[in-house]
Amino acid sequence: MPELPEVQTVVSQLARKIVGKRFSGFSSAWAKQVTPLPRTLARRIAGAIVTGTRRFGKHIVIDLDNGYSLIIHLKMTGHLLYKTDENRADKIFTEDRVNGYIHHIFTFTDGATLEFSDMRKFGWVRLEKTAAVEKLKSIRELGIDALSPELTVERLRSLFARKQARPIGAVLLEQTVIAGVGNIYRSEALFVAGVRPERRVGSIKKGEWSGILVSLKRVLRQATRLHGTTDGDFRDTDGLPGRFQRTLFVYGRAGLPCKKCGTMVERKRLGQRSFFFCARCQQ
DNA sequence: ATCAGCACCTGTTGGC
DNA sequence: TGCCAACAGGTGCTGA
Repeated sequence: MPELPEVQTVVSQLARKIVGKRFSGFSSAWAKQVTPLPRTLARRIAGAIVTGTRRFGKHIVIDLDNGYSLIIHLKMTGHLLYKTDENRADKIFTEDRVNGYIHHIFTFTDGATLEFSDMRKFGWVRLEKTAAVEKLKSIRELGIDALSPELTVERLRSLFARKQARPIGAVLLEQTVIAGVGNIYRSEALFVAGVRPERRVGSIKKGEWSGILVSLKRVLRQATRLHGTTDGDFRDTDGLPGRFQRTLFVYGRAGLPCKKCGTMVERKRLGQRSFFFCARCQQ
């Protein structure tokens, strides 16, 4: 679920909620996806104060004042819920789908908790020396961030140049080329750009690249403002759903009329993932 | 070097 | 209604 807009929503909210707070501990009921072992992790963060939060692609980083940083990946169904003594019992946190799968709990000295829930158990938590964060393989190998000002049309074209034979929709998912785009926003961005996802990179005309870039950035920025897309699972740190789902043009809308031209939206697959498009609006 | 395909989990949906 | 296969927003590894 969580792609750039959803992860950025969590990172921004955490910046407001936990910077300046002191961790008191950590406990886990699913140690498989935690590095180092939970007891060691707990010992290393206890007493440390949060100094900031960052995003690398779809990775969440929480920096501490003791030289360590937490790195968290939500994968498909992960959530980070921030609860205080005041709101812990609120209705928003009672939903089984989100609250029924809490595997890890970070505790703060003021009684607040940061709780990691993940139905499918794909998400993970790591503690690394802050200096080692950007050396972590999955972060080191990330391409340029999709919302980076340095991602220009020229840069985009040169990055895609060695992928001539591949479908553009498949390359957009590659985190090593452009970081942050997932299955929802590749479909949306290519709809807005009027380009079919199966198109080979080599067939994209010179003039189409700027449309693709502008569309991608616009879709990601708007989705971030609306706290992402909730098509089932995603919730922000307050347990609230995103609001971009109402704005989706094609994702998840197979068989429904295109919002621009009324033609039925279609669904196909690239590899193992589905994508959605309008055969009339996209060439 | 690249890339398709499957594996990692659990829940939901759609077809028969 | 019941069962089972297919599928779900992300990556990491394997082997061609």
